[in-house]
Amino acid sequence: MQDNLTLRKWYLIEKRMLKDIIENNENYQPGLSIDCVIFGFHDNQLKVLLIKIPNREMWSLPGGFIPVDQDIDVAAVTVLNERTGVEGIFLRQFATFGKVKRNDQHFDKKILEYLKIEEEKGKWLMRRFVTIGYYALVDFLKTIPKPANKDEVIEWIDHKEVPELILDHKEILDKALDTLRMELNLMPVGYNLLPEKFTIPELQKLYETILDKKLDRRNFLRKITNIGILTKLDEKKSNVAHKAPNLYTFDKEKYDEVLKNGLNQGW
Amino acid sequence: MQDNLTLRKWYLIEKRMLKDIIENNENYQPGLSIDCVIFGFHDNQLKVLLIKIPNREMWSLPGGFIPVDQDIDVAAVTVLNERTGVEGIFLRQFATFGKVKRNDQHFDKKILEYLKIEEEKGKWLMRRFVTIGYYALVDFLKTIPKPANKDEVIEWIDHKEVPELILDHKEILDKALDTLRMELNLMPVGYNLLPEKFTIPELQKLYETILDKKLDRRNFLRKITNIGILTKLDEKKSNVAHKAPNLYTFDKEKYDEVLKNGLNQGW
DNA sequence: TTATTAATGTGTTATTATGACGCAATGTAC
DNA sequence: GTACATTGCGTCATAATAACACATTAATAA
Repeated sequence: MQDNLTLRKWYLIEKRMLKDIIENNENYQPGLSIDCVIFGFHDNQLKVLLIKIPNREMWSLPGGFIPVDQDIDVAAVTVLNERTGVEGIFLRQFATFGKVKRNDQHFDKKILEYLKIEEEKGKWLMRRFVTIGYYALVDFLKTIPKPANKDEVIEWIDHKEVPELILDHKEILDKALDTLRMELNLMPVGYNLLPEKFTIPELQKLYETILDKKLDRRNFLRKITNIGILTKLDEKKSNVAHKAPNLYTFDKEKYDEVLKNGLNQGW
Repeated sequence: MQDNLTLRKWYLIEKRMLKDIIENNENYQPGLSIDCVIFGFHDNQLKVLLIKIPNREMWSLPGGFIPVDQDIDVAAVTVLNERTGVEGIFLRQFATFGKVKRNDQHFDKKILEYLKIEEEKGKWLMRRFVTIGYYALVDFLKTIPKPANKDEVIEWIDHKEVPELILDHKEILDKALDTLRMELNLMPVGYNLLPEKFTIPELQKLYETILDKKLDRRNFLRKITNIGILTKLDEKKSNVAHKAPNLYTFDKEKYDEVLKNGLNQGW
């Protein structure tokens, strides 16, 4: 357990970069970090992009620090790109986490020794950190994570089988999923999570997976088509068991319009 | 204009306290602040609690800094209490603002001289700040703001007549209102904003004011009563022009239940 | 080859929610 | 009393929702 504490915020960043940041810490916002929750969808599973801490059984969200001359929204994109190679996606800020307890106060000198950083400079990392959470929905197939170095392991992990995460990352992930579930009622979802051509049952599985509940096939079809964001193709999915389902695409123009105006305005 | 820049983050806090914080800045989270958007309702107007910068025509949201040993949610409550005397209210975090441009980089030495703070220590305030936004709905009549000292002016201001605010506070206020409008579709609102006993037209005015649009009287009544959070009293409002409207109270138990479960779950 | 099976596609019905109104009742001002 | 603004209660057509029936399709097992 002490070993886990030892690592503290090391997870945040690749070793070489971490050393660099600590030694030039005047260029970064102190005590403030960013963590990203990246959702993908594959094999009827909602996946989350996680980074494994070298040689440990602990995983973490991809995160990093904020250059003093970068907007936080920009920094979030930068951070994600540096950690995972993922680029060009829209990150949405959903919450900021700032419990005192989320920081354990036992950052070990061993790490600083290992990184050959003098204690004075290492203090930068030892202080209390507040973290800003961002999430995104990405195309699983187009998003191939690239580890920053050979020691790092980045993987898509089924959100139902997420292993133990460091610090409060589980809480951050859960909050991101809660936010996503809320958004589902306010805007269409799927454009980034499904391939170009998809079937209604696939789209329904996505909704069911996110909401973690079963929906009625027929009612779902009616509701989703009534939104007017789908284009039915004259093409069926091939190589499937049973009846071949029809293929659809999103009508991007209408999709964006609904994204902008929202689904149901309530009052 | 230069004069406004001069003030920079002074607004955040009362003069004596500011000096105290700067001189003991190791006890505060650097580069991170909290700003509160406090909504009240009175005279059919949505009011916002604002603080006037001494001798200036610039106003600001009540804000402050985060002690390193306080959770941010706790710090928000503390900050609000210190600035306004308001206590015991539920603050909801809604967004974090971190554009680089939100900080002007011209904090003037004059302020530091005025506060008799050495330049080295004053640098703490000169760095880039990210701010976490919180908002709350409070009972206008029970919430009487108390300035921290005689130089400070704190006032309830109609949100339609908000004057120029410092930095990006207008943006923060707008975002808070947007969030409130969203929440209106997800949960009941009014418990903290209306007096113990109120009329349906009053409640409707509240909704109309927040949403900034007219609602149909009759449909509103039906919809709001169907939620099941209102108790009709055997009592009418007195001293009113025209027909005396009936009085209602919130059924707190059911209100809280709906708060917890949400209004309409969509899918 | 045919029957079976497990999906998909399409439709029906009852119920409920919504939006747009009509009209009587009430209390104040004149 | 009369005019008037506002409240209380109700109607009606339409839309949205939930629950369910049945035909269609394509792979597979007999």
